[in-house]
Amino acid sequence: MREIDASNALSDRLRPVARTSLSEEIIAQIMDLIQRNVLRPGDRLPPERELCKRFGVGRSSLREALRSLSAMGVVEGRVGEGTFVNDNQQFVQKALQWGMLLDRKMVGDLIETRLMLESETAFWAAQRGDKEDLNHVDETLAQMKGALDDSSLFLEADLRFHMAVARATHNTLLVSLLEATRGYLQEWIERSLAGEERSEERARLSLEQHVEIVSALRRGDGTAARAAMVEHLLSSSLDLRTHFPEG
Amino acid sequence: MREIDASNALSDRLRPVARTSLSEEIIAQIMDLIQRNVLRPGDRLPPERELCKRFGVGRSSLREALRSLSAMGVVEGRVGEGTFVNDNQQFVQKALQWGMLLDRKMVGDLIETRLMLESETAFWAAQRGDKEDLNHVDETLAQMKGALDDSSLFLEADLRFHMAVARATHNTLLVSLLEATRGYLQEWIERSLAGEERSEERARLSLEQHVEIVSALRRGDGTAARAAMVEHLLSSSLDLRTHFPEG
DNA sequence: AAATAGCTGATGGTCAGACCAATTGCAAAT
DNA sequence: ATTTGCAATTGGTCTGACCATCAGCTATTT
Repeated sequence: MREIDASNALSDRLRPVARTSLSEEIIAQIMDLIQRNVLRPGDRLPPERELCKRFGVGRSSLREALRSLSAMGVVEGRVGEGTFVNDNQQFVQKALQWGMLLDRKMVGDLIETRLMLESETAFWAAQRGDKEDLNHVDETLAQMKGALDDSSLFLEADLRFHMAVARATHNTLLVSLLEATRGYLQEWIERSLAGEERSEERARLSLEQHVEIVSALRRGDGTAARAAMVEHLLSSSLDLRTHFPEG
Repeated sequence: MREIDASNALSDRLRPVARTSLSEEIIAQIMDLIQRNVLRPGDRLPPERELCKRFGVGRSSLREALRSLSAMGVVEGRVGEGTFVNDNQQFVQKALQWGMLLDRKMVGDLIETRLMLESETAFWAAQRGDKEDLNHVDETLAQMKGALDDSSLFLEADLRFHMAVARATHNTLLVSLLEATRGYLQEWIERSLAGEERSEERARLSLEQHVEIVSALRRGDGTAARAAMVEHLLSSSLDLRTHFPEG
């Protein structure tokens, strides 16, 4: 009898057959529907019991699929109402959120990675941002100016500023990554800076730096925008490190 | 009778009660165990039927939790064997994988984002990489040299090179992100370059560029490393774009 | 007429028990 | 010593049931 062993060339072509579970199949199908815009954000899925018939599976398998999608933030189930497709696709967010929970050291890595991403973000925003994008950035700048005396509000506007810049790159992945990182850091930043003296002074300095960034963006000067962003991030992270000596 | 309406100060303190499902509770608990290193990668969880008793829940709830963790890549169930904690924490990978499935445009964004990340990666690898890290990089370089005539093998070694550089930064988040992006692009790159003429010539050029990067890393010259990496990535992505005109 | 209370059906969340298929480990047979 | 075959374990799936919640309708009260 002809044997098939490791030395046989055939064995290299013998890949393990794809043994995908029912739930994974269902996940893929629903994902596909969302991708092709058949299911749009806010839409309600058919009731579970009906989906069971349509997919030809038991309720367990279907629910395991829906639960997975729910854990990833794709859909959301509401008792008595139904299951709905979420508006914001927050995969990356969710993933980082869980990952962060797993690995505390990641906070340091996060700050560092954000610096990398945001500096280049500024560059591309200057290159690609259109008038509307820049107007949005300006709006957030105005919000910051109006919140100089409220550090919490100021930080929120600050966050919106950076997000507006990210959106100006027209790179959705970048936006997701920054939302994830900054969103996670936000709470921690707020706590670190609470009850801080000279908060208004610091806000004023921060505002100046943001103005500098916007100016570079308006000129379409990517290099200057990047430099201004780096300076801003370094200065503010330095501010944070004084509260978090282990960095 | 005293009413409670919107104008009552009390109403501000009435927050919606947290209604977390059983599976989410279980997910959080297992995540916590992994985070605290009680459950280590490769470990086998107790059988489902036993976990049910321990958690005091039905099997549905438990399985929905495990399925979610499985979809996120935290654990992996094998019929007849058990459920195991995955070695590599591939949250980001999985997330991007799903996200990519949702948004085809993301491929372009991915290439762009990778450029941002990898250029800075080279910089930090030069700054922080120790001797051992650089030796690993050298190993992959040798593998590339030995695979000049096999484009598939060459690409694999190429991937390992970039990962080794990433690990030299000692930033785990960065490693995850690059693994996710590059891993996803790999298959597509391979397809694009298959049956290409002058593949050996291109490999030789690519190798030169990699040598340049290593040289800068060895000198600890972050700026030069970044520059070399950018040149390499731009040149190779240009190569790709000829196969993918819509970029 | 308007506001309120109560009912009903639909729906997601959970449970219990059953069966299937894959895997492992051991014992029997060769 | 190797192979074969059986039994137990385990994840995967199905079914039917019950609960809590919510939306919408109806009947009651004001």
